[in-house]
Amino acid sequence: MNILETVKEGVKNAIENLYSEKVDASSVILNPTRKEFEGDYTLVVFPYTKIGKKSPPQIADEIGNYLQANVSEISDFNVVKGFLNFSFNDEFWKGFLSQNVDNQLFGKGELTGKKVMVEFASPNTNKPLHLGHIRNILLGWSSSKILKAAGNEVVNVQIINDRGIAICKSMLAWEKFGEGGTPESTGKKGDHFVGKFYVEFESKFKAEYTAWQQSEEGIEHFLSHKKGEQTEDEYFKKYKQNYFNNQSQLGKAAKEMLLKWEAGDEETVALWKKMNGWVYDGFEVTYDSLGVDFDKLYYESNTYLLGKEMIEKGLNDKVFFKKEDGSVWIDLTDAKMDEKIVLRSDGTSVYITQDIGTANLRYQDFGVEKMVYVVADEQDYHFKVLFETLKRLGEPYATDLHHLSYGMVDLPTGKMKSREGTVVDADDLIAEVIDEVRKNSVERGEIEELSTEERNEIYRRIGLAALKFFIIKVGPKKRMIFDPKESVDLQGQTGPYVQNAYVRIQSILRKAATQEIDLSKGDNYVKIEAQEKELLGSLFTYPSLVQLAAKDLDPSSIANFCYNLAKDFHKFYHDHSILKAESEEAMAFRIQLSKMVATVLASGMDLLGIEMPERM
RNA sequence: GGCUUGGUAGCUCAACUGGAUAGAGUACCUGACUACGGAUCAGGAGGUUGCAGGUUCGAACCCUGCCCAGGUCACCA
Repeated sequence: MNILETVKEGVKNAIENLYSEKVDASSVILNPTRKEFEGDYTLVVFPYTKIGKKSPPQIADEIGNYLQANVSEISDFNVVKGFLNFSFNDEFWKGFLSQNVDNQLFGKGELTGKKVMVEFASPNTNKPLHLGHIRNILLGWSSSKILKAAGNEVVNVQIINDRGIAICKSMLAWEKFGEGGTPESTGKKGDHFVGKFYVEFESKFKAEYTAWQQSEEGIEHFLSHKKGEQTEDEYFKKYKQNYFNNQSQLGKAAKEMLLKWEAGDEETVALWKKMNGWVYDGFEVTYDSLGVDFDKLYYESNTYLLGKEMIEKGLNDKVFFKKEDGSVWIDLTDAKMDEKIVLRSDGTSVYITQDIGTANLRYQDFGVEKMVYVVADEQDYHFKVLFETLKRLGEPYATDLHHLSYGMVDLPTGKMKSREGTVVDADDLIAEVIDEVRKNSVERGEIEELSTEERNEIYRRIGLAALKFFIIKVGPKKRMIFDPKESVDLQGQTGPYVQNAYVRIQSILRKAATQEIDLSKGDNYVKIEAQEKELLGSLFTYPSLVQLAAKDLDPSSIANFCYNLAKDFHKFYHDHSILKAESEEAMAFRIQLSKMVATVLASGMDLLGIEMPERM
């Protein structure tokens, strides 16, 4: 049994013995003692004042005495107001360390036998990945790692939006202005190459629209359609979509292309395949540099017709109802949502139809019992509706559906807008942060004797650590402001700071390996010091933190843990000598302690998708 | 307007899910190595946790009302 369980059981027994009242051991709450007080864990006794009918300090004292007498690991306690702080003895902590120091699986949960799917990334194929995708990908990837560490079997998937009007715009622009160029012939990365044509289409469309606005026809249109005091700018901004759909030559051409694609026109489909292929090649490079991969890709071109049969079945089961015009709806008003259409009056699918079908398909493919969708918070309502609908359809996985909703990424200058060219490109950003590390490292001159290849690998790891940590340390739900200048910071609360703690330890361990040191002497170390205890206490909480992070789908808690552990180590390292410790026992103990800190740091950072360098 | 998410030091973020004197980083001052790596450590200054009530031994956290910001309320995806 876990020591904390033992203590809780002890508290339960104490209350039974002292006050003849029954409490549930699982209801007992223990918190790590705050740094400014003496002790390892704290029991807040206020909840028991009613049961004990005595003052809080009296009760704390009585429970403390009982625990000290009956739980052998507890060596000491003190009472501050209603707070009972108790300490475990050194034997317990030394045992904890020696048992786990070489356990590479420390922190990993027992296998649950549960299969979980995580969907993330899910880009459109008309333009390259940007900063928003990076947040999505990092959240998805680390959630997946955390779920796996918590003992689940995990399947990573994404759904690629490879169809629709957007890609047709790129295709059309390439046909018109591409002059037969390819990524190879131009030396451009595939997704950027295709994205360029998307932008070109948009700018040509804008030119066409502006010209129309200034034409006699446009002016007349404005005068006869404007509402009230509406200015030209306001009116034409709103009318843009209408113009695209009904009047634009370019819009007409793009829509014709979409119709041809839907009809399966050979030439169109071939072009579509070719251009999407370029994009996928480009995406692959970006995923690779971020260090992520997927078990299966779903394509909307294959799934967009799914779900209709389930609507039929749901109609029979009265989950859905049909309106007079033939459209099919679900009524969620009793769940405080609205009615929602699931099938158009002409019998075709809408967005949610496809998602219903895809969820079912994934269940058939993998038998997953739990699904996590990593999607921006603008789709919160959509997923509420989707999950409720799947529940009512009686889908077997419907009780364990989660939307990992995250806030948008803003720049210090405001929102990212592709139209205004303020989007931060993923590939550029990665290259930039690595380059910054390179410059910094050259100045430092610490690793110049290594080969170019080795150095580049180190730069890559540090740069990505800086970028990833910077993004992951913020709680997912929070809308975050991304300052490119701060993202390349290598000091303070950063990925490289954590890496540096690890590197320092590796350096010590390398040096220690050249000496003959009897590590077993650490067991005879006499008095564990406060800072050592703090490190042990943090290490001790790691496994439960992994479980909590998995339950809450919150990688930021792991990032903050890693930072705090690294911080405690840096301080310990500064204040205590390890290889020149005052005794052989102290040296052996501290080497073991440092080693375990390094292992846990590497493990925690791995859950964030961050690799550790051995030197830096 | 309904629903929803957020509002904490100048700035970027924490706070173990209701616990002790609300913590870090950054920016600004000041200090610390003839080394187990200074990508480090220590100190100073910086707060009415958006506002007002309430609940209780105790509230940044729960309840009510209001203010500010984002999102969403399509037979778009």
